[in-house]
Amino acid sequence: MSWRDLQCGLVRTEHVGQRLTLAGWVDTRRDHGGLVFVDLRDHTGKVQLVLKETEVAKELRNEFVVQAVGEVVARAPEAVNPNLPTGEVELQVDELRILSRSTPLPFQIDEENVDETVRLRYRWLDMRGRRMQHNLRLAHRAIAGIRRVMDERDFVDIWTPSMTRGTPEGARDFLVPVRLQPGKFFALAQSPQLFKQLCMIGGYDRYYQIATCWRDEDLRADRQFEFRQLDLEMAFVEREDVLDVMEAAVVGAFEAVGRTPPQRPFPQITYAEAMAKYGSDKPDLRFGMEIQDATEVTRDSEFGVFKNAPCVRFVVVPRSVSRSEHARLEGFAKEWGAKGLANLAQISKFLSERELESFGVAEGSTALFVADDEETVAHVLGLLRLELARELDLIPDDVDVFHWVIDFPLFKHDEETGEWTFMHHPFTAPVAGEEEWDESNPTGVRGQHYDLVWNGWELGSGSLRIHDVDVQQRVFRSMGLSDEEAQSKFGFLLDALAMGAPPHGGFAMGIERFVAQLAGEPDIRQIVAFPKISSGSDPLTGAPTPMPDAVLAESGIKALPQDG
RNA sequence: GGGGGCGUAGUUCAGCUGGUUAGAACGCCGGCCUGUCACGCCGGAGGUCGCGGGUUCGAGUCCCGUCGCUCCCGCCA
Repeated sequence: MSWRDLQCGLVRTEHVGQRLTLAGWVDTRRDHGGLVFVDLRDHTGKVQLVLKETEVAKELRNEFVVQAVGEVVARAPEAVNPNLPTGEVELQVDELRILSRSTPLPFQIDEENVDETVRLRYRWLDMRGRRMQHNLRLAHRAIAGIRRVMDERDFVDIWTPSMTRGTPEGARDFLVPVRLQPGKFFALAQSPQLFKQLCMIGGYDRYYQIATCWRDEDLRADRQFEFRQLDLEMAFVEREDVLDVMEAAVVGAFEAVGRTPPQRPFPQITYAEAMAKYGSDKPDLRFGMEIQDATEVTRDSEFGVFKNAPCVRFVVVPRSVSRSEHARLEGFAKEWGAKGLANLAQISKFLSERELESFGVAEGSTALFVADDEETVAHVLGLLRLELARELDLIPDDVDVFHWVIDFPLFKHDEETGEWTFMHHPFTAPVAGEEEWDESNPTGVRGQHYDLVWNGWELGSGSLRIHDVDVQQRVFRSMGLSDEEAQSKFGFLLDALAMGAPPHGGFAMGIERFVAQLAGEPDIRQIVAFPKISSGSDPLTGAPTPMPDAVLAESGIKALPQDG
C-alpha cells in the first residue's frame, strides 16, 4: 500500500474519473464554511482538493502533511484556474488523513526577502520552496551531465582521502586531531592535488572525482569552508587536451540542464593581457571599458605625479563624472590601495598636447588615471572598471562569456616576507623552453597554468604538472625550500616522480560556483543545502561548539581560553 | 586585520526636525460563509524597538560602546 498514487503537480484531465490517493503539504487552505479548498503541494506543483466540512478538514493548517483519497473530477469551465498546470481538475476528497502536523512557521514557504540567517536556521522550510528546489535539483542535473561526459571519455572515479597531511603553505588547513596519535594532526584536504598526480604515476591515465575540499579562510559570496570541485587529471596529454575535456564537461552540464551551451572552443587570453587590459586574472569580458596604458607618454610629463610613477594607466567612463562622484570613486580607489584617482578634466592643464592627444579621450567622456607601481595600478583600475560597469549598468545579464586565461607566471614575489613563492601551487610545470632559471630570482618564468573564467567568476584552475623530479626540486629550491625540507614535506612525491612519472596535467573546477552561475544566483549558499554563514558558523545546528576538556584530552589537545 | 551597509511584532517593512498608548501587510487565534484559488467579511492576540551606557523634562529617533548579520579589501598554494 503506497502513500500516494501520483505526485500533486502531475494530475491532469486524463485522470478524471479515477480514484486516486494524493499526499503532500497543505500550501493554502480556503475555508468556505460548508466547503473547504486545499492546495496540496509537493515539489512537482500544486493540486486543488475539495473537502466537505468535516472535523478533520477544519483542523488543517499550513504545512500539515496530509493524505487525501478521492475522485479526480473535471472543473466547470468557469472554475478552471489557468495559472496552474493542474487547474483543469481537482480531487473530490472523501477520505482525509493528517499524516503530520506543523506549528506556525517562522516564514512562509516561497516568501521573498526573508533574512538569510532565518532561512538557514529553518533550512528545511526554505528547501521546500521553489528557489531551493530548483537550485538543488539543477545542481544534481549539472553534476550528472558532467559525470556522463567523464564516463564517456573513460575517466575513472577514484576516491582520495579527506584526511591527509597538513601543508603550512597555501590556505589554512582544518586540523583533525587523532586519538591514536596524540599531539599529531591530519588536515582536511584542500584539494586532492597530490593524490591525483600519484594516480597518474599509478597508471590510471584518466582520473576524476567530484571532490569535497576544505579551506579555513574567510567566507565570501563565492567561498565556503567546504566546497566541491570537479577534479580531474590526465596522463600523456598537452594543455589543449585538458581544455577540451573541461569544455566538454561545461557543455555537458549545460545540455543536462537544458540550456544552450557556450560556443567552443572557449577563447584564450594571456595572463599578461588580462592584467594589462582588465586589471584582473579573472576579467569579466561581458563588457569593454578596457584599461589603457599611458606610461610611455607620461614618462616625460610635466605633471609630477605621472612623471615619477613607474606605471600610469586609465579607464574611460562614457559620460561626465561630477566632482562628488569623482570624490566617491577616489575613496574606493584609495581603499583598494591607490594614492589617488586623477580625473583628466581636472589635471589637463598640467599636461602637454602630446599627452592629451595620445590618450584620445572623446568629448563628453571622462578618463580616470591611477599612477603607481604596475601591480597597484592594475589592481585598482581592475576593481574600478567593475564598479563603474555595475553603476552604469554596462554588464549585459543575458550573455555567457567563458574564456581561458593562460601563460601565468610560475612564481610571485611575496612583499611581506621578501621571498619568492609559487603563483598557484609548486607542482605546475614551467613553459617548455623555460625550464632554466636563476633559482634566486625566477622573475618572468611562465608556468603551464590555465584558469577558466565565466562572466568574471573564476571557476577553476589547472596546469600541466612537473613530471621530472629534478625540475620539481628546482621549483622547491626557488621558493626557498631546502632540499631537506622538500624531502620531509614532499618526499613521497619526489620518490614517486623518480619512479616512472608520465607527463600529466589536469584541472579543478568549483562545482558550487559553476552551478550558482548556471542558476543566476548571486552566491553559492543558494546552491548548498546546508551552508555556513559568513561568520563561519552554522545557524541550523549551532556548530561549531566548544567541547568538554575530557573530550579534548582524549584527542590529545587543549583549547586556549577565549576573550569575552 | 581593515572599510561600508543593516538590526523595530513570527516574517517583510513604515515610524518626519526627539514629544501622548510604536503602526501596516502577511502569518497566527476565534467567529461567519458551498466554488474559492493571494478567497472574502467581522473580531482578537502578539513588541526588553539587538544589548549596555550617555545626553535630555522626555530617546525607536541623537552620541559612545558592544554584539549579530551582510558585502567588500586583505587572505583564499
